[in-house]
Amino acid sequence: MLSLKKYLTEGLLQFTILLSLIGVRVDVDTYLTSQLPPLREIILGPSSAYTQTQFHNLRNTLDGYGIHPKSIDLDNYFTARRLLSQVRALDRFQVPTTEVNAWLVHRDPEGSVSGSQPSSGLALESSSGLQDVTGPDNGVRESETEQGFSEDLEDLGAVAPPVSGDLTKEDIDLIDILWRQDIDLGAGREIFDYSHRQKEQDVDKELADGVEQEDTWPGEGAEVLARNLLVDGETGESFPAQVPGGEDQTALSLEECLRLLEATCPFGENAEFPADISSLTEAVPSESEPPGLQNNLLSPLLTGTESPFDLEQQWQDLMSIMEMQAMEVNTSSEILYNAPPGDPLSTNYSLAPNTPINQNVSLHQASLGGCSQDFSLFSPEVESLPVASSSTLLPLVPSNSTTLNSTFSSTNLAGLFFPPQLNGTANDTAGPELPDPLGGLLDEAMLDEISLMDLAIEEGFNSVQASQLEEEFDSDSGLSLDSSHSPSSLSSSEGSSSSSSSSSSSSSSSSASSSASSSFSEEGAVGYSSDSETLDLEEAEGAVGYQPEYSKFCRMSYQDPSQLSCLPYLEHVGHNHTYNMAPSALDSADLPPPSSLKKGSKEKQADFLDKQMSRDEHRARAMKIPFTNDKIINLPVEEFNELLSKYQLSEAQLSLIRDIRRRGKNKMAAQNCRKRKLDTILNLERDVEDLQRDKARLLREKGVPRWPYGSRTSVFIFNCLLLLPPPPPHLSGSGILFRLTGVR
DNA sequence: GGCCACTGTCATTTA
DNA sequence: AGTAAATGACAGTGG
Repeated sequence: MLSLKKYLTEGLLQFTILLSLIGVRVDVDTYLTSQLPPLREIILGPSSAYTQTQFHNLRNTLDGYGIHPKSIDLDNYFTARRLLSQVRALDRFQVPTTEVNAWLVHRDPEGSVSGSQPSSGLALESSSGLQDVTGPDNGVRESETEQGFSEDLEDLGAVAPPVSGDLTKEDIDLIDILWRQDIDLGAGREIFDYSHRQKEQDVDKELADGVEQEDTWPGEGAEVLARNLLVDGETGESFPAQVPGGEDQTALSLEECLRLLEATCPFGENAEFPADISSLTEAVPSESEPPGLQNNLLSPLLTGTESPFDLEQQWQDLMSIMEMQAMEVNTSSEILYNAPPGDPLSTNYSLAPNTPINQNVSLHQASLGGCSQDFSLFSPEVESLPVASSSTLLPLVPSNSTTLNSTFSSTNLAGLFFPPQLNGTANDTAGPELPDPLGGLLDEAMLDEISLMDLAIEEGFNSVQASQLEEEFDSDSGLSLDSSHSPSSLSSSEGSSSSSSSSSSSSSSSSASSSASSSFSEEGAVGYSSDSETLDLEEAEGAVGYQPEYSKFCRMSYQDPSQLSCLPYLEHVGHNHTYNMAPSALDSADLPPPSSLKKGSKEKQADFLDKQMSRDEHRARAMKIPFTNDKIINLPVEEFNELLSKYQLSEAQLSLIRDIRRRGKNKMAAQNCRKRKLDTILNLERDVEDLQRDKARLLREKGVPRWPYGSRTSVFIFNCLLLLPPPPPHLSGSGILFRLTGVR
């Protein structure tokens, strides 16, 4: 069980340190609203904020779920308070060396980490401990903090080894342990995976229900979590009642989140983020905001008019947006790489398709690479710059952080927020093989569902290319049934003289080997190649060789193989639609009988082909019909009658021939009918998708206001969103799109 | 043996 | 009226 003390100690302490280092003044009280998730909840754990904004986070990284009020360790708590007092001393820059080294690696080249925000500073203090944050009386110290911090940082070149000050060895050890936990554990997914942690613990039976609920989706609404919030008697702090997470993991999670915040909050001189976070919320357009009730940080991501309680509906809408085919998703994901550079959002948050989840995002690395340099990308200058030109602003590994390089592994939070093209050139050809920086935030299913193509299409994606891709994928389906695409639809192929050799190589070779089909192919036959005639089936007196299925599916596979040739990934696709003809039969039809073939094998082959014949063919052969079923079926009426007149046929033969003709035509008609049905279904499906796309576009245009703030603020809020729990399973997959939609 | 997809066939309607 | 096409329904077949 987590102890509240440790929770507060490790979580709030680090966050406080973080903010103090950043120079951001945080007036937490302003966020303690009843409706909106307060900042402290973001810091401390779940509340209504979590449920209202249902984003994927770092697997409940910031879960206060691990805290149980009955498990408070008072000793640790007092230790926490003592440490907090040390936090207050941070503005005097007395921070343990290890901490500062880890957090302050990169600085904004323009030296705008915090010095340009004179009003920004950390006000996270409380006489009682942690929860009370007073605002006005901290201004002096804030300025001191930020100035000294900024200057020192600049002098130190992004590494600011502070003086350990008067911290006791125990404190230093504690802090060091915290860091080592992060580092040693590698911030692996299991650390942040709530379910994983849950397995490692003996959860109270009484809490089991709540735990399970949270496991699926931590709270469906504000009320759900509100019920789970308890108030600490001493501090008055609200905290979750459930304690599913281990204390170490919670500490790490908080630490990760705090570092994430830190990494995204350089707040340079041009940073749009208000110095006082409360001012941010005030600046956020909120039409329905009642007096005294402030929006939370996340509210700007929502529509200005919608309350956070409409999030469920928003998720539903988003899900409707995302019900796209995987094909489209792939296309869209690819498109995003080509997003116009003018859109920092789509540029920065574009996703590589098919990227596996990377939950193992080490925020140490974020601190290293993503602190200020990386996030200078989001400075206003960079926003206006093309993506390619921003590459120089993204040195992922600071040159003077070798000591940290040894600690931090390959993945970098900078990469988390910056697609590959941002780290180098604006690679328009960035394909799925590129590492997905944001993939770590996404489920694969999410990637499948995200209809980012909507954005891309609206922003200049070539619709022709899209349609082309669609067609290509369609062709791969083996049944490209859209008759409009078919150059040789059955109706037209009726008059086609060479339809029997239309598509597949096997069919062409087969028809070439067919001497019978050539005779009436000029007469409008649809290509019933009588393979049997080339296979020494003289005993079948002409009424054999009817291979309707073969020719039929050859015609149905109207796709031009050359179309596939332009798609390397489809080259291997062999379109053999002669599936109702045994491959061996095709082979036997294509290849001349081997000389070594004996009489027995020949008879075998004849028997096999005999089995391949249709019933009408058998009947025709039995009735000794002097011409093939192909002719019977496909000849025009006049020619058919003329043909009948040439022979002296019995009444039974004539009846059979007419039946064969009728059935044969009906069979083709049935095939056409089914094909049309399928076409209709596919077209309807496509229409539905189009409508969904339109709906998504309209929703974006209507419901999501343009983000009025700068990219740095967006990044900050974006990262705050990362701290939120994932959406419920039935809404899984919409988180990142929502971010993309909201944070522009 | 049941299920399912595919196919052929029949009956009927429509052009 | 004859023909072809379309289509629903049913049955056979094979996986």
